[in-house]
Amino acid sequence: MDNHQDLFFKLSSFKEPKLKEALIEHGKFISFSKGDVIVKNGQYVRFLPIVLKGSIRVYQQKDEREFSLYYVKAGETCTMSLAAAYFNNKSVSHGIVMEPTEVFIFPSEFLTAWQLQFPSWNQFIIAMFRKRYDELINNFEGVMFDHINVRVLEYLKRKVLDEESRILNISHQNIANELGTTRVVISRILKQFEKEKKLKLLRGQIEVK
Amino acid sequence: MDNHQDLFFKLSSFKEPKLKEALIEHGKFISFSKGDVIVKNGQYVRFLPIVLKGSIRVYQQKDEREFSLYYVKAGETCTMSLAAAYFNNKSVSHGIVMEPTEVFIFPSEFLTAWQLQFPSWNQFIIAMFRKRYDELINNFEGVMFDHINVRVLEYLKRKVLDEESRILNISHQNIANELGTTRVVISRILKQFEKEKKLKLLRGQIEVK
DNA sequence: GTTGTTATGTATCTTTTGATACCGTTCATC
DNA sequence: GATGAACGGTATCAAAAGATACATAACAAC
Repeated sequence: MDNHQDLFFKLSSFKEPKLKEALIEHGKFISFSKGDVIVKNGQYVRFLPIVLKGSIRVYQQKDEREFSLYYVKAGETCTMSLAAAYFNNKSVSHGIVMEPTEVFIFPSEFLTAWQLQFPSWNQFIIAMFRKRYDELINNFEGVMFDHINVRVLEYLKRKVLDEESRILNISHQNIANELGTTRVVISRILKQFEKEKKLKLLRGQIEVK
Repeated sequence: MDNHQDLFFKLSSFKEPKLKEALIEHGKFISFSKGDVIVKNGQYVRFLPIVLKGSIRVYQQKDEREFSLYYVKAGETCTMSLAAAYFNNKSVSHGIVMEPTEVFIFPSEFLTAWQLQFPSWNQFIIAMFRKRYDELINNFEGVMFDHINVRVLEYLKRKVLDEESRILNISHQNIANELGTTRVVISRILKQFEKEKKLKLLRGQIEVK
Protein backbone atom coordinates (compact mmCIF):
# COMPACT_ATOMS: atom_id res chain seq x y z
CA MET A 1 0.00 0.00 0.00
CA ASP A 2 2.76 2.42 0.84
CA ASN A 3 4.09 1.85 -2.64
CA HIS A 4 0.85 3.15 -4.02
CA GLN A 5 0.86 6.19 -1.78
CA ASP A 6 4.41 7.10 -2.68
CA LEU A 7 3.69 6.71 -6.36
CA PHE A 8 0.50 8.71 -6.06
CA PHE A 9 2.11 11.72 -4.42
CA LYS A 10 5.11 11.57 -6.68
CA LEU A 11 2.86 11.70 -9.74
CA SER A 12 0.59 14.40 -8.46
CA SER A 13 1.49 17.93 -7.55
CA PHE A 14 -0.61 18.05 -4.43
CA LYS A 15 1.19 20.18 -1.91
CA GLU A 16 -0.99 20.87 1.12
CA PRO A 17 -0.44 18.36 3.95
CA LYS A 18 -4.11 18.55 4.84
CA LEU A 19 -5.09 17.71 1.29
CA LYS A 20 -2.85 14.67 1.38
CA GLU A 21 -4.43 13.61 4.65
CA ALA A 22 -7.91 14.08 3.26
CA LEU A 23 -7.08 12.09 0.13
CA ILE A 24 -5.73 9.19 2.11
CA GLU A 25 -8.61 9.31 4.55
CA HIS A 26 -11.42 9.30 2.00
CA GLY A 27 -9.93 7.56 -1.00
CA LYS A 28 -8.47 4.19 -1.75
CA PHE A 29 -6.30 2.40 -4.24
CA ILE A 30 -7.78 -0.14 -6.62
CA SER A 31 -6.32 -2.36 -9.32
CA PHE A 32 -8.13 -3.00 -12.57
CA SER A 33 -7.51 -5.56 -15.26
CA LYS A 34 -7.65 -5.13 -18.99
CA GLY A 35 -11.26 -4.95 -20.10
CA ASP A 36 -12.72 -3.80 -16.78
CA VAL A 37 -15.44 -1.24 -17.13
CA ILE A 38 -14.88 1.83 -14.95
CA VAL A 39 -17.95 3.75 -15.98
CA LYS A 40 -20.82 3.17 -18.38
CA ASN A 41 -23.06 5.55 -20.25
CA GLY A 42 -26.06 6.36 -18.08
CA GLN A 43 -24.37 5.40 -14.85
CA TYR A 44 -24.20 7.80 -11.92
CA VAL A 45 -20.73 9.01 -11.10
CA ARG A 46 -20.13 8.71 -7.37
CA PHE A 47 -16.38 8.15 -7.41
CA LEU A 48 -13.68 9.94 -9.30
CA PRO A 49 -10.53 8.17 -10.44
CA ILE A 50 -6.94 9.34 -10.66
CA VAL A 51 -4.76 6.94 -12.63
CA LEU A 52 -1.41 5.89 -11.17
CA LYS A 53 -0.33 3.41 -13.79
CA GLY A 54 -1.87 2.07 -17.00
CA SER A 55 -4.65 3.83 -18.89
CA ILE A 56 -8.39 4.14 -19.28
CA ARG A 57 -10.03 4.64 -22.64
CA VAL A 58 -12.99 7.02 -22.59
CA TYR A 59 -15.27 6.80 -25.58
CA GLN A 60 -18.79 7.33 -26.83
CA GLN A 61 -20.97 4.74 -28.45
CA LYS A 62 -24.12 4.56 -30.52
CA ASP A 63 -25.35 1.30 -31.98
CA GLU A 64 -22.33 -0.43 -33.45
CA ARG A 65 -20.27 2.72 -33.80
CA GLU A 66 -17.88 4.20 -31.31
CA PHE A 67 -15.19 6.86 -31.13
CA SER A 68 -12.55 7.71 -28.55
CA LEU A 69 -12.65 10.95 -26.60
CA TYR A 70 -9.33 10.51 -24.78
CA TYR A 71 -7.16 8.25 -22.68
CA VAL A 72 -6.70 8.83 -18.97
CA LYS A 73 -3.06 8.22 -18.21
CA ALA A 74 -0.81 8.30 -15.14
CA GLY A 75 -1.41 11.40 -13.03
CA GLU A 76 -4.63 12.27 -14.81
CA THR A 77 -8.31 12.13 -14.08
CA CYS A 78 -11.38 11.80 -16.26
CA THR A 79 -13.07 15.10 -17.16
CA MET A 80 -16.22 13.37 -18.32
CA SER A 81 -16.59 12.04 -14.80
CA LEU A 82 -15.66 15.44 -13.38
CA ALA A 83 -18.29 17.15 -15.47
CA ALA A 84 -20.87 14.61 -14.40
CA ALA A 85 -19.84 14.76 -10.76
CA TYR A 86 -20.39 18.51 -10.47
CA PHE A 87 -24.09 18.04 -10.80
CA ASN A 88 -24.36 14.50 -9.59
CA ASN A 89 -25.20 13.63 -13.13
CA LYS A 90 -25.02 10.52 -15.21
CA SER A 91 -22.04 9.81 -17.37
CA VAL A 92 -22.56 10.22 -21.11
CA SER A 93 -19.60 8.07 -22.05
CA HIS A 94 -17.88 4.79 -21.37
CA GLY A 95 -14.60 4.21 -19.59
CA ILE A 96 -12.79 0.95 -20.07
CA VAL A 97 -9.39 -0.22 -18.86
CA MET A 98 -6.88 -0.92 -21.61
CA GLU A 99 -4.08 -2.58 -19.63
CA PRO A 100 -3.47 -3.51 -15.99
CA THR A 101 -4.19 -0.22 -14.26
CA GLU A 102 -3.78 1.17 -10.76
CA VAL A 103 -6.27 3.82 -9.75
CA PHE A 104 -6.86 6.03 -6.76
CA ILE A 105 -10.56 6.71 -6.27
CA PHE A 106 -12.39 9.04 -3.94
CA PRO A 107 -16.04 10.04 -3.46
CA SER A 108 -17.07 12.73 -5.91
CA GLU A 109 -18.70 14.77 -3.16
CA PHE A 110 -15.29 16.11 -2.08
CA LEU A 111 -14.50 17.53 -5.48
CA THR A 112 -15.76 21.06 -5.00
CA ALA A 113 -14.92 21.41 -1.32
CA TRP A 114 -11.29 20.55 -1.94
CA GLN A 115 -11.16 22.97 -4.80
CA LEU A 116 -12.02 25.82 -2.47
CA GLN A 117 -9.67 24.67 0.27
CA PHE A 118 -6.59 23.56 -1.63
CA PRO A 119 -4.97 25.58 -4.43
CA SER A 120 -2.94 22.67 -5.78
CA TRP A 121 -6.08 20.57 -6.09
CA ASN A 122 -7.80 23.43 -7.84
CA GLN A 123 -4.91 23.80 -10.26
CA PHE A 124 -5.10 20.10 -10.98
CA ILE A 125 -8.78 20.25 -11.89
CA ILE A 126 -8.38 23.31 -14.07
CA ALA A 127 -5.36 21.84 -15.82
CA MET A 128 -7.31 18.68 -16.63
CA PHE A 129 -10.24 20.59 -18.06
CA ARG A 130 -7.90 22.70 -20.13
CA LYS A 131 -6.02 19.72 -21.50
CA ARG A 132 -9.16 17.79 -22.43
CA TYR A 133 -10.75 20.88 -23.87
CA ASP A 134 -7.75 21.37 -26.13
CA GLU A 135 -7.76 17.76 -27.24
CA LEU A 136 -11.46 17.87 -27.92
CA ILE A 137 -11.20 21.03 -29.99
CA ASN A 138 -8.40 19.51 -32.04
CA ASN A 139 -10.35 16.35 -32.68
CA PHE A 140 -13.40 18.37 -33.55
CA GLU A 141 -11.42 20.37 -36.08
CA GLY A 142 -10.14 17.16 -37.65
CA VAL A 143 -13.62 15.70 -37.93
CA MET A 144 -15.10 18.87 -39.42
CA PHE A 145 -12.39 19.72 -41.91
CA ASP A 146 -10.46 16.59 -42.82
CA HIS A 147 -11.36 13.46 -44.75
CA ILE A 148 -10.98 10.16 -42.99
CA ASN A 149 -7.80 9.21 -44.81
CA VAL A 150 -6.09 12.32 -43.41
CA ARG A 151 -7.38 11.55 -39.95
CA VAL A 152 -6.14 7.98 -40.19
CA LEU A 153 -2.68 9.10 -41.23
CA GLU A 154 -2.51 11.65 -38.43
CA TYR A 155 -3.70 9.08 -35.96
CA LEU A 156 -0.95 6.70 -37.01
CA LYS A 157 1.72 9.39 -36.90
CA ARG A 158 0.75 10.46 -33.42
CA LYS A 159 0.72 6.88 -32.25
CA VAL A 160 4.19 6.35 -33.65
CA LEU A 161 5.39 9.32 -31.59
CA ASP A 162 3.53 8.22 -28.46
CA GLU A 163 4.86 4.69 -28.56
CA GLU A 164 8.26 5.66 -29.87
CA SER A 165 8.03 2.87 -32.40
CA ARG A 166 7.23 2.74 -36.08
CA ILE A 167 5.71 -0.69 -35.52
CA LEU A 168 2.16 -0.35 -34.22
CA ASN A 169 0.31 -3.33 -32.84
CA ILE A 170 -3.25 -2.46 -33.65
CA SER A 171 -6.06 -3.97 -35.68
CA HIS A 172 -8.08 -2.20 -38.34
CA GLN A 173 -11.16 -2.57 -36.17
CA ASN A 174 -9.40 -0.76 -33.33
CA ILE A 175 -8.54 2.17 -35.54
CA ALA A 176 -12.13 2.31 -36.75
CA ASN A 177 -13.30 2.47 -33.13
CA GLU A 178 -10.87 5.26 -32.35
CA LEU A 179 -11.98 7.42 -35.23
CA GLY A 180 -15.68 6.63 -35.36
CA THR A 181 -15.90 4.73 -38.61
CA THR A 182 -16.02 1.09 -39.75
CA ARG A 183 -13.43 -1.59 -40.32
CA VAL A 184 -13.97 -1.84 -44.07
CA VAL A 185 -13.30 1.85 -44.52
CA ILE A 186 -10.06 1.62 -42.55
CA SER A 187 -8.88 -1.47 -44.44
CA ARG A 188 -9.52 0.29 -47.74
CA ILE A 189 -7.58 3.38 -46.71
CA LEU A 190 -4.68 1.46 -45.22
CA LYS A 191 -4.39 -0.60 -48.39
CA GLN A 192 -4.20 2.60 -50.38
CA PHE A 193 -1.48 3.91 -48.06
CA GLU A 194 0.44 0.68 -48.52
CA LYS A 195 0.30 1.11 -52.29
CA GLU A 196 1.68 4.60 -51.78
CA LYS A 197 4.53 3.09 -49.74
CA LYS A 198 3.49 5.06 -46.67
CA LEU A 199 3.30 1.93 -44.57
CA LYS A 200 3.44 -1.84 -44.55
CA LEU A 201 0.58 -4.03 -43.38
CA LEU A 202 0.93 -7.20 -41.36
CA ARG A 203 -1.55 -9.14 -39.35
CA GLY A 204 -2.39 -7.07 -36.27
CA GLN A 205 0.51 -4.80 -37.02
CA ILE A 206 1.31 -1.72 -39.06
CA GLU A 207 4.78 -0.54 -39.92
CA VAL A 208 4.70 3.18 -40.62
CA LYS A 209 7.44 4.41 -42.95
CA MET B 1 -20.08 54.11 -16.46
CA ASP B 2 -21.72 53.30 -13.16
CA ASN B 3 -24.48 51.66 -15.11
CA HIS B 4 -21.97 49.24 -16.51
CA GLN B 5 -20.48 48.46 -13.12
CA ASP B 6 -23.86 47.80 -11.59
CA LEU B 7 -24.87 45.57 -14.46
CA PHE B 8 -21.55 43.74 -14.34
CA PHE B 9 -21.76 42.86 -10.65
CA LYS B 10 -25.40 42.02 -10.90
CA LEU B 11 -24.71 39.53 -13.69
CA SER B 12 -21.68 37.99 -12.10
CA SER B 13 -21.49 36.12 -8.85
CA PHE B 14 -18.27 37.70 -7.69
CA LYS B 15 -18.43 38.10 -3.95
CA GLU B 16 -15.09 39.19 -2.54
CA PRO B 17 -14.80 42.98 -2.14
CA LYS B 18 -11.12 42.80 -3.03
CA LEU B 19 -11.91 40.93 -6.23
CA LYS B 20 -14.38 43.62 -7.19
CA GLU B 21 -11.76 46.26 -6.49
CA ALA B 22 -9.19 44.41 -8.55
CA LEU B 23 -11.60 44.00 -11.46
CA ILE B 24 -12.46 47.68 -11.52
CA GLU B 25 -8.84 48.68 -11.15
CA HIS B 26 -7.42 46.55 -13.96
CA GLY B 27 -10.31 46.13 -16.34
CA LYS B 28 -12.51 48.38 -18.36
CA PHE B 29 -15.82 48.45 -20.18
CA ILE B 30 -15.95 48.54 -23.94
CA SER B 31 -18.77 48.67 -26.48
CA PHE B 32 -18.62 46.72 -29.69
CA SER B 33 -20.77 46.96 -32.80
CA LYS B 34 -22.15 44.18 -34.91
CA GLY B 35 -19.39 42.72 -37.03
CA ASP B 36 -16.49 43.81 -34.81
CA VAL B 37 -13.77 41.21 -34.52
CA ILE B 38 -12.81 40.44 -30.93
CA VAL B 39 -10.17 37.86 -31.65
CA LYS B 40 -8.76 36.22 -34.76
CA ASN B 41 -7.15 32.89 -35.35
CA GLY B 42 -3.43 33.22 -34.75
CA GLN B 43 -3.74 36.32 -32.60
CA TYR B 44 -2.24 36.45 -29.12
CA VAL B 45 -4.77 36.68 -26.34
CA ARG B 46 -3.78 39.41 -23.93
CA PHE B 47 -7.22 40.44 -22.73
CA LEU B 48 -10.11 38.34 -21.59
CA PRO B 49 -13.70 39.43 -22.10
CA ILE B 50 -16.79 39.03 -19.96
CA VAL B 51 -19.95 39.89 -21.83
CA LEU B 52 -22.50 42.19 -20.18
CA LYS B 53 -24.99 42.51 -22.98
CA GLY B 54 -25.22 41.12 -26.51
CA SER B 55 -23.24 38.13 -27.74
CA ILE B 56 -20.02 37.02 -29.37
CA ARG B 57 -19.90 34.19 -31.86
CA VAL B 58 -16.85 31.96 -31.53
CA TYR B 59 -16.12 29.80 -34.54
CA GLN B 60 -13.44 28.01 -36.48
CA GLN B 61 -12.64 28.50 -40.10
CA LYS B 62 -10.76 26.75 -42.88
CA ASP B 63 -10.83 28.03 -46.43
CA GLU B 64 -14.44 28.90 -47.17
CA ARG B 65 -15.89 26.65 -44.49
CA GLU B 66 -16.68 27.56 -40.95
CA PHE B 67 -18.54 26.17 -37.96
CA SER B 68 -19.64 27.65 -34.65
CA LEU B 69 -18.18 26.50 -31.37
CA TYR B 70 -20.43 28.57 -29.10
CA TYR B 71 -21.85 31.97 -28.32
CA VAL B 72 -20.59 34.04 -25.41
CA LYS B 73 -23.61 35.58 -23.78
CA ALA B 74 -24.30 37.90 -20.84
CA GLY B 75 -22.34 36.90 -17.75
CA GLU B 76 -20.08 34.55 -19.67
CA THR B 77 -16.52 34.51 -20.89
CA CYS B 78 -14.77 32.81 -23.76
CA THR B 79 -13.10 29.51 -22.90
CA MET B 80 -11.08 29.48 -26.09
CA SER B 81 -9.50 32.70 -24.90
CA LEU B 82 -9.14 31.27 -21.42
CA ALA B 83 -7.39 28.22 -22.71
CA ALA B 84 -5.07 30.34 -24.81
CA ALA B 85 -4.43 32.79 -21.98
CA TYR B 86 -3.18 30.12 -19.60
CA PHE B 87 -0.11 29.63 -21.71
CA ASN B 88 0.01 33.01 -23.36
CA ASN B 89 -0.87 31.21 -26.52
CA LYS B 90 -2.42 32.18 -29.77
CA SER B 91 -6.11 31.77 -30.34
CA VAL B 92 -7.16 28.95 -32.63
CA SER B 93 -10.56 30.41 -33.34
CA HIS B 94 -12.36 33.58 -34.30
CA GLY B 95 -14.62 35.73 -32.17
CA ILE B 96 -17.00 38.12 -33.81
CA VAL B 97 -19.71 40.36 -32.36
CA MET B 98 -23.24 39.51 -33.48
CA GLU B 99 -25.16 42.49 -32.14
CA PRO B 100 -24.32 45.64 -30.18
CA THR B 101 -22.38 44.21 -27.28
CA GLU B 102 -21.03 45.55 -24.00
CA VAL B 103 -17.94 43.82 -22.70
CA PHE B 104 -15.76 44.02 -19.63
CA ILE B 105 -12.16 43.21 -20.47
CA PHE B 106 -9.14 42.70 -18.27
CA PRO B 107 -5.52 41.66 -18.87
CA SER B 108 -5.20 37.90 -19.08
CA GLU B 109 -2.21 37.92 -16.72
CA PHE B 110 -4.56 38.20 -13.72
CA LEU B 111 -6.48 35.07 -14.59
CA THR B 112 -4.54 32.55 -12.51
CA ALA B 113 -3.67 34.85 -9.63
CA TRP B 114 -7.30 35.70 -9.03
CA GLN B 115 -8.22 32.05 -9.19
CA LEU B 116 -6.00 31.33 -6.25
CA GLN B 117 -7.11 34.36 -4.27
CA PHE B 118 -10.84 34.45 -4.88
CA PRO B 119 -13.13 31.42 -4.64
CA SER B 120 -15.99 33.04 -6.50
CA TRP B 121 -13.69 33.85 -9.41
CA ASN B 122 -12.42 30.30 -9.38
CA GLN B 123 -15.96 28.96 -9.43
CA PHE B 124 -16.73 31.18 -12.38
CA ILE B 125 -13.81 29.85 -14.41
CA ILE B 126 -14.59 26.23 -13.61
CA ALA B 127 -18.26 26.70 -14.41
CA MET B 128 -17.39 28.19 -17.80
CA PHE B 129 -15.07 25.32 -18.69
CA ARG B 130 -17.67 22.83 -17.63
CA LYS B 131 -20.41 24.46 -19.64
CA ARG B 132 -18.34 24.73 -22.80
CA TYR B 133 -17.03 21.23 -22.36
CA ASP B 134 -20.56 19.91 -22.21
CA GLU B 135 -21.64 21.85 -25.27
CA LEU B 136 -18.61 20.69 -27.18
CA ILE B 137 -19.19 17.06 -26.31
CA ASN B 138 -22.80 17.33 -27.42
CA ASN B 139 -21.86 18.92 -30.71
CA PHE B 140 -19.19 16.33 -31.22
CA GLU B 141 -21.69 13.56 -30.67
CA GLY B 142 -24.03 15.12 -33.21
CA VAL B 143 -21.32 15.44 -35.81
CA MET B 144 -20.10 11.89 -35.33
CA PHE B 145 -23.40 10.10 -35.21
CA ASP B 146 -26.03 12.15 -37.02
CA HIS B 147 -26.57 13.08 -40.63
CA ILE B 148 -26.75 16.73 -41.52
CA ASN B 149 -30.51 16.78 -41.87
CA VAL B 150 -30.90 15.64 -38.26
CA ARG B 151 -28.41 18.25 -37.14
CA VAL B 152 -30.25 20.96 -39.03
CA LEU B 153 -33.55 20.01 -37.48
CA GLU B 154 -32.08 19.94 -34.00
CA TYR B 155 -30.41 23.26 -34.60
CA LEU B 156 -33.73 24.80 -35.62
CA LYS B 157 -35.58 23.29 -32.68
CA ARG B 158 -33.06 24.60 -30.20
CA LYS B 159 -33.14 28.01 -31.79
CA VAL B 160 -36.91 28.09 -31.52
CA LEU B 161 -36.60 27.40 -27.80
CA ASP B 162 -33.81 29.95 -27.32
CA GLU B 163 -35.64 32.72 -29.09
CA GLU B 164 -39.07 31.71 -27.85
CA SER B 165 -40.42 32.10 -31.36
CA ARG B 166 -41.27 29.66 -34.11
CA ILE B 167 -40.28 32.32 -36.61
CA LEU B 168 -36.53 32.35 -37.08
CA ASN B 169 -34.81 35.16 -38.93
CA ILE B 170 -31.84 33.41 -40.39
CA SER B 171 -30.47 32.77 -43.87
CA HIS B 172 -29.51 29.40 -45.29
CA GLN B 173 -25.91 30.57 -45.45
CA ASN B 174 -25.95 31.34 -41.74
CA ILE B 175 -27.16 27.87 -40.89
CA ALA B 176 -24.46 26.41 -43.11
CA ASN B 177 -21.85 28.42 -41.22
CA GLU B 178 -23.20 27.27 -37.90
CA LEU B 179 -23.05 23.61 -38.79
CA GLY B 180 -19.95 23.51 -40.95
CA THR B 181 -21.46 22.80 -44.34
CA THR B 182 -22.48 24.76 -47.44
CA ARG B 183 -25.49 26.81 -48.43
CA VAL B 184 -26.66 24.48 -51.21
CA VAL B 185 -26.80 21.56 -48.82
CA ILE B 186 -28.88 23.52 -46.33
CA SER B 187 -31.26 24.78 -49.01
CA ARG B 188 -31.78 21.25 -50.24
CA ILE B 189 -32.52 19.91 -46.77
CA LEU B 190 -34.81 22.77 -45.82
CA LYS B 191 -36.77 22.30 -49.02
CA GLN B 192 -37.21 18.67 -48.13
CA PHE B 193 -38.43 19.63 -44.65
CA GLU B 194 -40.88 22.05 -46.23
CA LYS B 195 -42.27 19.25 -48.38
CA GLU B 196 -42.66 17.20 -45.22
CA LYS B 197 -44.60 20.12 -43.68
CA LYS B 198 -42.03 20.47 -40.92
CA LEU B 199 -41.53 24.15 -41.71
CA LYS B 200 -42.31 26.97 -44.05
CA LEU B 201 -39.65 28.90 -45.94
CA LEU B 202 -39.67 32.62 -46.55
CA ARG B 203 -36.91 34.94 -47.58
CA GLY B 204 -34.50 35.26 -44.64
CA GLN B 205 -37.03 33.58 -42.43
CA ILE B 206 -38.06 30.09 -41.40
CA GLU B 207 -41.30 29.21 -39.69
CA VAL B 208 -40.88 26.00 -37.77
CA LYS B 209 -44.03 23.96 -37.25
C1' DG C 1 -4.95 -31.62 -37.71
C1' DT C 2 -9.70 -29.78 -36.66
C1' DT C 3 -12.30 -26.17 -35.14
C1' DG C 4 -13.57 -21.69 -33.99
C1' DT C 5 -12.22 -16.99 -33.81
C1' DT C 6 -10.07 -12.93 -35.31
C1' DA C 7 -8.05 -10.29 -38.84
C1' DT C 8 -7.88 -8.83 -43.32
C1' DG C 9 -8.77 -8.19 -48.56
C1' DT C 10 -11.91 -6.80 -51.83
C1' DA C 11 -15.95 -6.26 -54.92
C1' DT C 12 -20.39 -4.18 -55.50
C1' DC C 13 -23.86 -1.08 -54.62
C1' DT C 14 -26.14 2.82 -52.19
C1' DT C 15 -26.38 6.91 -49.70
C1' DT C 16 -24.74 11.14 -48.28
C1' DT C 17 -22.46 15.07 -49.04
C1' DG C 18 -20.09 18.29 -51.71
C1' DA C 19 -18.97 21.16 -56.00
C1' DT C 20 -20.45 23.86 -59.70
C1' DA C 21 -23.35 26.30 -62.38
C1' DC C 22 -27.13 29.02 -63.51
C1' DC C 23 -31.41 31.33 -62.72
C1' DG C 24 -34.94 34.08 -60.62
C1' DT C 25 -36.40 36.91 -56.67
C1' DT C 26 -36.15 40.25 -53.20
C1' DC C 27 -34.32 44.19 -51.22
C1' DA C 28 -31.81 48.42 -50.30
C1' DT C 29 -30.30 52.55 -52.16
C1' DC C 30 -29.23 55.68 -55.10
C1' DG D 1 -36.83 52.30 -61.84
C1' DA D 2 -31.87 50.90 -62.51
C1' DT D 3 -28.26 48.59 -60.19
C1' DG D 4 -25.96 45.53 -57.39
C1' DA D 5 -25.97 42.57 -53.47
C1' DA D 6 -27.96 39.03 -50.87
C1' DC D 7 -30.96 35.17 -50.93
C1' DG D 8 -32.88 31.04 -52.44
C1' DG D 9 -34.22 27.06 -55.93
C1' DT D 10 -32.58 23.47 -58.50
C1' DA D 11 -30.13 20.47 -61.82
C1' DT D 12 -26.08 17.86 -62.73
C1' DC D 13 -22.03 15.60 -61.63
C1' DA D 14 -18.34 13.84 -58.58
C1' DA D 15 -16.40 12.22 -54.49
C1' DA D 16 -16.52 10.26 -49.96
C1' DA D 17 -18.19 7.16 -46.96
C1' DG D 18 -21.06 3.47 -45.58
C1' DA D 19 -23.43 -1.25 -46.07
C1' DT D 20 -23.20 -5.84 -47.37
C1' DA D 21 -21.33 -9.85 -48.70
C1' DC D 22 -17.98 -13.18 -49.24
C1' DA D 23 -13.32 -15.10 -49.34
C1' DT D 24 -8.89 -16.11 -47.47
C1' DA D 25 -5.39 -16.23 -43.98
C1' DA D 26 -3.52 -16.49 -39.44
C1' DC D 27 -3.80 -17.95 -34.95
C1' DA D 28 -5.16 -20.26 -30.63
C1' DA D 29 -6.80 -24.07 -28.30
C1' DC D 30 -7.98 -28.56 -28.13
